[in-house]
Amino acid sequence: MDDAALRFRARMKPFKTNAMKKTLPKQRSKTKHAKTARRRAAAPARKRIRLDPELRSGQILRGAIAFFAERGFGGQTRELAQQLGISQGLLYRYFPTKESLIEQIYEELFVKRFKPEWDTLLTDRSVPLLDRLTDFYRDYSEMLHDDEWGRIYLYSGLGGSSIARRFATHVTQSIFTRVIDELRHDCGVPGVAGKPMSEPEAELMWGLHGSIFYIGIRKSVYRVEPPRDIAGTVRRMVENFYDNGRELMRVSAS
Amino acid sequence: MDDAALRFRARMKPFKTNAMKKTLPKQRSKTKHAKTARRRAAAPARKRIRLDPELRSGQILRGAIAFFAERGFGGQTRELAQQLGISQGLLYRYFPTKESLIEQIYEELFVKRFKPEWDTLLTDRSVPLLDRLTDFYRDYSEMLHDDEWGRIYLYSGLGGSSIARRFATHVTQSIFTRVIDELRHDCGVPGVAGKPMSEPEAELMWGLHGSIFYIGIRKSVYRVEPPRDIAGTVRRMVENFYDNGRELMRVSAS
DNA sequence: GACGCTATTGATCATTTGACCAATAATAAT
DNA sequence: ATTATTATTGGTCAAATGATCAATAGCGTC
Repeated sequence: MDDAALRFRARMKPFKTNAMKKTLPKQRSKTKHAKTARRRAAAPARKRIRLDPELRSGQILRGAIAFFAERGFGGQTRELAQQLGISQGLLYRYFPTKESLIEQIYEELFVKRFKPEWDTLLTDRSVPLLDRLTDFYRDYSEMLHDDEWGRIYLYSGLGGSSIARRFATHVTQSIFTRVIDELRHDCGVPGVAGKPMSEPEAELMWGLHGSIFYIGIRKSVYRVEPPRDIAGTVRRMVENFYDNGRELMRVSAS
Repeated sequence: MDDAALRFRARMKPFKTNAMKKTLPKQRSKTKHAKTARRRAAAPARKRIRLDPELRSGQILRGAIAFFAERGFGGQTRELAQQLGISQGLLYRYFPTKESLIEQIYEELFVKRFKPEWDTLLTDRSVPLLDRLTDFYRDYSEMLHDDEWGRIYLYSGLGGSSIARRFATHVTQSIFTRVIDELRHDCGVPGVAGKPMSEPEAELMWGLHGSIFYIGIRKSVYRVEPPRDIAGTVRRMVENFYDNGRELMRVSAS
């Protein structure tokens, strides 16, 4: 028992040192009494702002997206709370765990931001295909090139989140199939219903998506100067894709 | 003082519970005596393997690359040590801090794996340009598509490491300039010495790199089926790039 | 203006985690 | 064999980190 007591004493002493390294955490007396007065003297005494729960949870979610996009999901709840100007404990009133907060972020970014109208936009054959493609990718790339979206998409993928994988495959199946079908129709070739998408066709699509998304990676991850004219660059990429695609159709037909 | 003692006791009890959750850490008696026999009985009693420091540090570095590529740099040193089959403390004999270990990883991946001969390969005008480009990108993409390389490149970039940024800009300046210069020469247009690389030219290069790297991202990050024929896909991307590039030169000239 | 509801806070807990160190055991030298 | 050297280990510390909770104070209601 005395050996344990020794360890205890040894442990207690540096605790003070530890605390002093941070931003004046408390400096409190041993007794629990007179704590209010003491606390007000030592701490900055945050002004308490009472918000409607709806507003507060939205504020936290938005703040968390910005915070985790910057720091990764290893970012600490204390720092997030500080950045939001609220206490750390409050986070747990709106989100039972850090993990659940992250789940909400996924929902917000990867589910809610996927627009179903993209599909109808791509299939409106009253508009020339190249125009449809240009319009679609202009809008789509706005999402891809958003700093927060891109970084969290990468963090979630690296972390092995199933939703990132699901998003990636879903995009493949829905958009890729649609575009190739339209491209084939544009070239007078039978659609994907008859002959499924070939690997070169799929890779042509991946190539376009990769080059467009990479603009975002460059900008949001490696902080390398993006093109001054992003829209123009995307347009040119789509045009190249269109040319290469028509050429591929011609070659594949023979 | 008694209040402190209380806290101590309260603190001590769960320690045992905690320990039990892990893989049988110790279960040791209060006295320091008879520890060897006790320890051998309780713990798996790791067989001590003594290695040449050169070998050991290399083993640790290689293991750390695999480990952090999978887990990200938030991965814990204890788990890394376990995966290596060594004690956690040993890591600190070879690398003073976790941070320094990570620095070594950067050195290994982003400095040592950059091949200077790539430049000479690209400029050998006795070989047709398209062949040079195909050869270069076949070799270069081998690095880009390596699971560990790609994931750590992304993690380091997201983490804001300066070396990731430096690597990205260095690639731009050295490879991009070289390729565009060769492409211009191939089209009978004045080189980059006279007229610097234009934004469309740079973006054409970024597009190629993006689409090639994205194959790796797809494979290593999102675990989406990569093309069965990666080399062929890369070749096709280079061919498309070459065609689009020549077209761009033709248009730019007018 | 007192009251009640509940959003908010600061303190605290249990555990995790990077780092450190004294003791130990391979291996080489004698 | 004995000894010297040092690679290796288990244990430990200080700090950090997700989570919990009793106390508190902002805001609407009467």
